[in-house]
Amino acid sequence: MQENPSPAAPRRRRADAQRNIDALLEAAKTVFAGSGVDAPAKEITDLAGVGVGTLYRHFPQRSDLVTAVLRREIDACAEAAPALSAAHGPDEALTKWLDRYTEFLATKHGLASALHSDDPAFEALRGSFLTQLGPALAALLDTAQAAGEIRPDVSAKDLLYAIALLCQPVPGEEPAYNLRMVAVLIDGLRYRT
Amino acid sequence: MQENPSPAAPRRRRADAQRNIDALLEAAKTVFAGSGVDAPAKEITDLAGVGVGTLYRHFPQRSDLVTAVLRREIDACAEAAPALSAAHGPDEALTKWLDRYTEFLATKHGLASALHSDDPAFEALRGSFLTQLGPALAALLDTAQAAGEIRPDVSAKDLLYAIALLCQPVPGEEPAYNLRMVAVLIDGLRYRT
DNA sequence: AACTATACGGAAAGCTATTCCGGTTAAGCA
DNA sequence: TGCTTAACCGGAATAGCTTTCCGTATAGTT
Repeated sequence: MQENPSPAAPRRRRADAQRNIDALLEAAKTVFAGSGVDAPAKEITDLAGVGVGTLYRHFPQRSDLVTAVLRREIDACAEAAPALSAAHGPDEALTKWLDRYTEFLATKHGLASALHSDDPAFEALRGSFLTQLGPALAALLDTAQAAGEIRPDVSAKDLLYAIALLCQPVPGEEPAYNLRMVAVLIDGLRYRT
Repeated sequence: MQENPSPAAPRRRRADAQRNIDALLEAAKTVFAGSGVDAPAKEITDLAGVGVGTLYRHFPQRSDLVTAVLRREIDACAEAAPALSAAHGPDEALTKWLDRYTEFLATKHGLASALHSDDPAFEALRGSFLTQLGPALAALLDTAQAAGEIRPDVSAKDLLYAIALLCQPVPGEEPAYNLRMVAVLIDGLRYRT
């Protein structure tokens, strides 16, 4: 992440800085879960016990924080694909993975909205989704499509975005609502006569 | 939309006020189309040529403006249902109406997002959708479900919201994308073996 | 122990939304 | 017409956030 083109030795990151970064990530994870990714920055810095300047030093853009908090979970989601593919038939593997992806999104209050924000700061988050989850889903999808069980005119990217849209919380509805609607969409993927 | 020809005890609305209201609605319609319903208030008041105070006097809540701008179109959408029902079979009538609803949403930049905002100010907008469009869709849906062509475990409200979610613009994707995904969802509504 | 690149915290600046109010004007009436 | 008055207007003031800036503090190095 850092370069060393100058003759001077590249100093290591200070320990206090690392502590604050950890505290911020931890606090952000908690706050995001409770108040969504649009929560006021101060709420996060207060919880982490640092000043706002510290937050912006380490995470100049809000999307940087969001991405950092989610990276592990995104990775875990992507890595679940091969196992499912090996353990189940094409259609079932795909369905199970989409279920997992759906659950991941549905529990992240406001994540789905941020993903579709027109704020260029979140471009990085979208890119992250595409590069990490895209290939994982594409593999499952190709297999299922090749097996003739899933319509061929829908791409991995299409699905990734569409499910993210459907996972946005609707006031007055439980998360179960979103899960049900995603299930309907997935049913729409299957071939019919 | 205005003009109460029966002047009763209370004073009539002043002509300049009416002019400003019309100008604001016209400006809001334009701005909403170009910058979405979240556009800065000042953009609207500047276009309308009035002060911000004037906007807030007539439309205390942002949702009041949005609702006023859309009322005609919402009504028109709801009123299209009976004709479709009379002219086509249950499944086709439902599909055609959903297509119309989808197109309506897809062309309104940011409307769908506002609809799912957790801001209580938009509660009125949601209510408006439900009371105007809900019955129209419910009639079509009931008929199609009774005919056994559409799964019975999805309600009119479910669909109204789900399609609104899918109609949110995705950065980097054309509106045609949203239309395609809605089509997949609708396919998911049909009975399968 | 001294030195200095890093990092810290919070004040300041910049934006928007929303409220408030002194001045203005259209409507009603003689 | 001209007067009276309630309705209305514009924009200044207020409020809540985000983001930048900078003087001070300190970890890591020598």
